[in-house]
Amino acid sequence: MASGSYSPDQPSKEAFRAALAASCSGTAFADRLVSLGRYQRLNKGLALAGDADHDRLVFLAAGAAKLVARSPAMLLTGQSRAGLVTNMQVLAFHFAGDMICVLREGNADFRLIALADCELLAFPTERFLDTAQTEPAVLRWVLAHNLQALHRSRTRMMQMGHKSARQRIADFLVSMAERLGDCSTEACRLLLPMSRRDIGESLGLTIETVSRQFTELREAGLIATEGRSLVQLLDLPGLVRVAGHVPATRTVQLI
Amino acid sequence: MASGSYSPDQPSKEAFRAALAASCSGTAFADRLVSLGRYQRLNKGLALAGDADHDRLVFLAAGAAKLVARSPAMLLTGQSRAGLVTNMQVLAFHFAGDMICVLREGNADFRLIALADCELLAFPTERFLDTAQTEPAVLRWVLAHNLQALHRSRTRMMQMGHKSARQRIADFLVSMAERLGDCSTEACRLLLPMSRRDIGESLGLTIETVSRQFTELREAGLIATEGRSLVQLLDLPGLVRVAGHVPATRTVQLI
DNA sequence: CGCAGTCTTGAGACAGATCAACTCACGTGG
DNA sequence: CCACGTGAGTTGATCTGTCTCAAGACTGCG
Repeated sequence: MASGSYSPDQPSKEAFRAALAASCSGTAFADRLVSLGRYQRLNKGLALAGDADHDRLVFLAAGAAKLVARSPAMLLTGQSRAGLVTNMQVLAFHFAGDMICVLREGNADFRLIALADCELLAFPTERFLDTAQTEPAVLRWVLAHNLQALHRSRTRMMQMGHKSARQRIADFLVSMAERLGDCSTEACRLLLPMSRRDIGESLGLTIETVSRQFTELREAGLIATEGRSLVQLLDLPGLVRVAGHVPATRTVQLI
Repeated sequence: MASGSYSPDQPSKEAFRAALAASCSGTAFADRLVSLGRYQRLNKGLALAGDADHDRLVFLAAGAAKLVARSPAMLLTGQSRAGLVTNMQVLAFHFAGDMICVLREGNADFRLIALADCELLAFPTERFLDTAQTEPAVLRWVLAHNLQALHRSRTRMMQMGHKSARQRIADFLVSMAERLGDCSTEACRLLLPMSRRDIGESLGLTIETVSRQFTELREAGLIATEGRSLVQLLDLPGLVRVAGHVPATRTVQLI
C-alpha cells in the first residue's frame, strides 16, 4: 500500500471500478466501496473460505467459478473423505464480471469453488450495502445482478422440471455460448472450464448420462469435441431446437 | 377518489405500507410509492395480465398465487386449447405479504396466477426503483425479497437435482408449513391453496406420482388428509427426516 | 513413460412417467 | 335438501429414461 511496491490486486480493483462505472458514475465513491473488499486469488479447485456469520458479495474479476451447495444430510458422512462421498449440487456457474451472492453457511452450506485460477474481491454484504445506501445506483446494480441470477436460476428450474437429459445438455451448451459469447452465428468454439461432473451436478444428471449425451450430439453432427474441454457448436439453431423441443409426448399436434 | 366514496383498495395499500414500514420509516414516502402502484383484484384461477415491455414488481396484499412459466416450444401448440395442452412449470408459490418480481414477457413468458382470490398492487419496476432511489432502505427491502426468492429458487433446484419424489413432497410440506406458519411444533393443519397438479408442476413430478406419495406418507402415519386441500402434518420431525434423507445409495456409511 | 484421474461405453435395475379405469369431492340446479 | 355431473384425485399395469455398477480407453500431468 505504501510507496512504489507492486500491488497484485490493482487490476482486479480496476475491473471492479469499470464494472461499477458502467452503471453509475462517481469514481471517488467506487474507491470507497473497493476499500471495503478483500482481494483474493483463488487457485483452480480451491474453495473460497466459508463464513458462518455473514453473507458476502463477491465480485469475480477474472477466472471462472462454480457456486455449489451440499445438503445437510450429507454432512454427517462427509467428515473424512468429503470430496468423494458427498454429491454436491452446482447452483450456478460464474465468469469474469459477475457479482455473486454467497449466503452465509446456514442450513445448507454454499461455497464458491474456482474452476480456473480466479481473482476476486469479497465484500461483507451488510457493510457493502450500508455504504452503497448513499449511492442508490450501486444498490440497483447489485439488484440487477441479483435479478439476473434469479432469472437464470428459474430458467434452470424449468429445465430440471420437465426436460430430458438431451434437452438439458443442449440448453446448457447454448446458454454457455451466450455467456462466454465468443461466437456469433456460425460454428463457435467453447472452452468449457468445468468438468463433466460439474455439468452433471448442475443439471441433475450423472456423469455417465452427460457423457452419453455428448456422444449422441456428436453423432448427430450438432457438436464436435476435442480433448476434454473444447466443444465446437456446429449447428447452434439445431441445438436450440433440440433444447426447446418437447420430449416424446404427443403434446405437439393438436391444431 | 373524491369525497367519502368507498375505496376498496384501501386495505391493500395499508398492508403495503405496513410491510414497508417494517423495514424502513417514513410514511409520507410510502404514500408516494403507493401512488405508483395499480390496485387490482384477481379472482381465483385468473392470471395477471402480462406485459411485454416492462418488468413489474407485484405486492401481494392478500390471497395466494403461483408464478408459472411455459417454455416457448409449447406456445406453438397452445393456440386453441392452451389450458389442457401446455405443461407449465410452477416457479414459485406466493402468499400475502410477498413482493414478487414478474419479468417482462421475453423468451419464456411468466405469469402470475391466483390460487385464491387475491388483492395486489402492481408497480412498473423501473419507475418504482427510480422513486425508491431517494430512500435506499426501500431498495434494500426489495433486494432482500429478491435474495429470499433466489435462495428459495436455489433450494428448490437442489431438490430437483438429487431428490426422490418422496423427499420432494415431504420437503414441500415442511416448507409450506414454515411459510403459512399456522403451526408450532405439534400437529399442524395446512389448508393448501394449490391443486395436486400445481404441486406436481412445481416439483417436476406428475400428478399421479404426487398422489401416490401423499398416500404413502398417509400410510406411514406422517400426515393425514381431509378433503382435497386440508393436510395435517402429524409428525413434522419425521417429515424433515424424510425430506433430507439421502435416497437408497450407500453414500451413508463410510466412517 | 507411466500413473491418476477423467471420460467413455456397455449391461442391467429401478424410479417415475404414461396410459387407462375408477372413485370421490364439491358446486350446481332441480 | 338431495340427486347429479364435472373435474380433481386415486389406484393399478406397463413402459421407458436415467441411474447404477463395472470395465475399459483416453488425457494430461509429473
